Amino acid sequence: MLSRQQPARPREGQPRPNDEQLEVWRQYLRTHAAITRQLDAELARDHGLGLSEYEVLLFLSRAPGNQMRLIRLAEESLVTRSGMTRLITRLEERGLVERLRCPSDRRGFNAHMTDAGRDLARAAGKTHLAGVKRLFVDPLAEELGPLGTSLERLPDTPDDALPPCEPGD
Amino acid sequence: MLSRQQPARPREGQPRPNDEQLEVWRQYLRTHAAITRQLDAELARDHGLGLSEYEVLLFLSRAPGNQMRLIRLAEESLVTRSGMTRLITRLEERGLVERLRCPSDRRGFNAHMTDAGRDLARAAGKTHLAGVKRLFVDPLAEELGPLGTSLERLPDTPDDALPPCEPGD
DNA sequence: TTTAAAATGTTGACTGTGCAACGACAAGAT
DNA sequence: ATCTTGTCGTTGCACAGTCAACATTTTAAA
Repeated sequence: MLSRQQPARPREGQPRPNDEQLEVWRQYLRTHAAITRQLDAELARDHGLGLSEYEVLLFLSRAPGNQMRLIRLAEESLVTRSGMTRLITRLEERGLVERLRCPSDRRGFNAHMTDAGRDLARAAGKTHLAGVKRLFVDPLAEELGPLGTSLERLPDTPDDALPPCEPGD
Repeated sequence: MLSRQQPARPREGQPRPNDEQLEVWRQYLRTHAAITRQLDAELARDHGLGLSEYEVLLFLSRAPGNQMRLIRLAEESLVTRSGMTRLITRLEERGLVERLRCPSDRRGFNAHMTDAGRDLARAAGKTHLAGVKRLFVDPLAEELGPLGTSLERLPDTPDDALPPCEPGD
């Protein structure tokens, strides 16, 4: 495709993207904003959940015993510890999760998803996954796979020090 | 991983992405969070600017007369009108922009970038563009072009893809 | 004209988040 | 044992952002 570059521009010493590259970057930003806003709005309207809250419920629904340490939830999702404290508090006030003191470490808590939480997670998952499909998967169609491959080259976690989720606890 | 015993119904009756598709989606979310956080942190540390504020300065530096209506800035960037009001106020308090009454429409204001704003925008642009290149353009390398093509298929402006509750549910 | 409707920008109340400091607890060293 | 260091979760503060309501002005309709 791009067999020849501009003959006049050296590749190094110029740490700026060119206009085309910048346009891809801006497209990346715009699509992300558009899609997440829409998904968030649908989730909020239909189930009163934000994207982060839904993601926590999703993690809990996959965790053994439907519970997970707050610190781990914070690491796996995209919020900090303090954000997770408040998020769990919100969910607790709605009866969707409860804090259980961790027996092996008196400092910590497990967030345990209640039955009501599980029901809501399931219902919200329907809404959310349909939205992901409609706004992301379907438009990309067969380009989804290559896109995924490309995205794997990008920086992932901020600190990049995420040991895999060990169920042994 | 996934056994494909059946001819994989891509029908509309099953509005859920499969696990692979979902993983691409999650990768999309994670990379976005990681990159924008890093860029935002660099911009904030070196120039005291957030990503949205930088973007506004960028728009103004391209606009004729270095000024633009607030409503248009809000439309083009990713914040609401009220958000833009407060953003412009912040920039105005730092002497980077000023509000000019629009002569043809007494309701509106133009945000006009001052010389100081222009200098800061230029300096911040250096930092920012270097970050975009380092975190986005360079890792993608020759896959940037195809990625851009794929991204163009996704919903773009927030107003673009808003059929809230569509048939078939 | 008068009147109604829409657009622009601002403000108030609120949400969600991060950072830094803190108390409680755990793990290791002495 | 005690002391030190580190970790987990919480909280105070600050900040950026949204939504709803509003005054002002423009546009369209009667």
